[in-house]
Amino acid sequence: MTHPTKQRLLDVGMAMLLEHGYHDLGIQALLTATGTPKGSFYHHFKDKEDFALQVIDAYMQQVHAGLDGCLDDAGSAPLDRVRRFFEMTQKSYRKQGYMGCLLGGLGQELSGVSDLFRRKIEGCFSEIAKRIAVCLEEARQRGDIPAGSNTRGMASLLVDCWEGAALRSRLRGNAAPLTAMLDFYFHATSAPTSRAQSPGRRPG
Amino acid sequence: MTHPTKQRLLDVGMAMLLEHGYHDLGIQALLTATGTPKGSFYHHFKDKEDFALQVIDAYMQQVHAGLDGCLDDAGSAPLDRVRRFFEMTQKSYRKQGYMGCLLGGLGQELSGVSDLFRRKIEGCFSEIAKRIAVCLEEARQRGDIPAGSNTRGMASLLVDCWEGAALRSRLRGNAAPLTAMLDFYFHATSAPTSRAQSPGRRPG
DNA sequence: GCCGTACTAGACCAATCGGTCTAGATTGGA
DNA sequence: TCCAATCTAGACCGATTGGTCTAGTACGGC
Repeated sequence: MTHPTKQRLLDVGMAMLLEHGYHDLGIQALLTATGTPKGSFYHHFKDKEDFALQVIDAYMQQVHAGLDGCLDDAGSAPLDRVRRFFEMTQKSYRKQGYMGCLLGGLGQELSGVSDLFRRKIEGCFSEIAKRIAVCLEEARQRGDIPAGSNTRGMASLLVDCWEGAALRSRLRGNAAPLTAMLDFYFHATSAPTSRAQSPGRRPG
Repeated sequence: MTHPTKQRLLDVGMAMLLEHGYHDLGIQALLTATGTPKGSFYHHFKDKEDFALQVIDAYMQQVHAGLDGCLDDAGSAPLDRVRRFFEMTQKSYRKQGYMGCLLGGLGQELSGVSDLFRRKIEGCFSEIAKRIAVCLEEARQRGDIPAGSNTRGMASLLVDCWEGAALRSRLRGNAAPLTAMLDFYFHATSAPTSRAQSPGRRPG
């Protein structure tokens, strides 16, 4: 259990980082928004960078909780579970007024400027894709997708395209790009007689 | 013909905005990099915002030139022309060391903070998708994709997913996400017997 | 009671930010 | 030749930035 002051900084900071990004978020603004004195902030965090990294960790906790809730449900088909995760994520985007994904936002802003953030965020995407790939692999073994499917690549692709759609939904302020993307992906992926289950069959 | 000093600011500024983003790019850094005195900068640009908007315009000029070169070539199939455009874009990404797309970067960083930039960048994506849709429409009429295809939606989807793949390629520092995305999209889209040519048929 | 640790509180700092201002150099037309 | 417009040059400005520092408070075990 984290200290309530620290938790509040992480919670409010997550929303503010999502809206403002990293460089446009001033420490002072966060302190004002949370009613925290500066001394407390620098007691709980080494510096701004450390703070943002911990916000990302907190964000990933939420993501993993969502993955737990959707992917581990053995009651439905694995492909349905994957789709449900993204539909749930879409709902949470709507609640925030379509501000997109924190990882996408910080990834774009910071990857050119900080190798630390670049690697960190790439690691987050990789984690997510890995968990989805597990589900896809299950689908493959059930025969829901072709036996030769490269499930790891399919999962990565899904995450990537999702992030693109999330950016566009942020720009447009609605969910259309998200739903269109999901429709396309799952249609193409699960089309029973199609040869269109890329990204490619496994080599060999 | 723009003034050489201004042109240089736009050129160097484009590269620096791509790398640093908006808020992390200091005017002074740009002036030092270009050897420009501050007076010149504020002679040619009203302020930093105006500068960035003009950089986006310059970027879009390049994009449209690329679209002209690829999409208008009547010698090859329309779907091939679309794909060639993205492959050409991918090459230009490689030249910059996989820094991704300026529109994606600024879009993520600024859309939560400035409606002006949000609308501007959304307009850019919309422009690009519109031009691609023209080509897709041609493909539809030739029978290369199903007659009921929603070409406008397909074009938008392609742009969105591309942006997501561009972010990921930036995070990973290689082209793999870009090629995987293109393979998947064009495979799914042009699969001749497939029902997987979403995003959906036209209503009615 | 006392003491050490965890935490709050905010004054304070140098550095940097975007932007203004005035002075001077350059240039092209009358 | 002279003037006006364009552009260069950089000193300068107030505001804000991330971060430090010292003082003080709250609370645990002893």
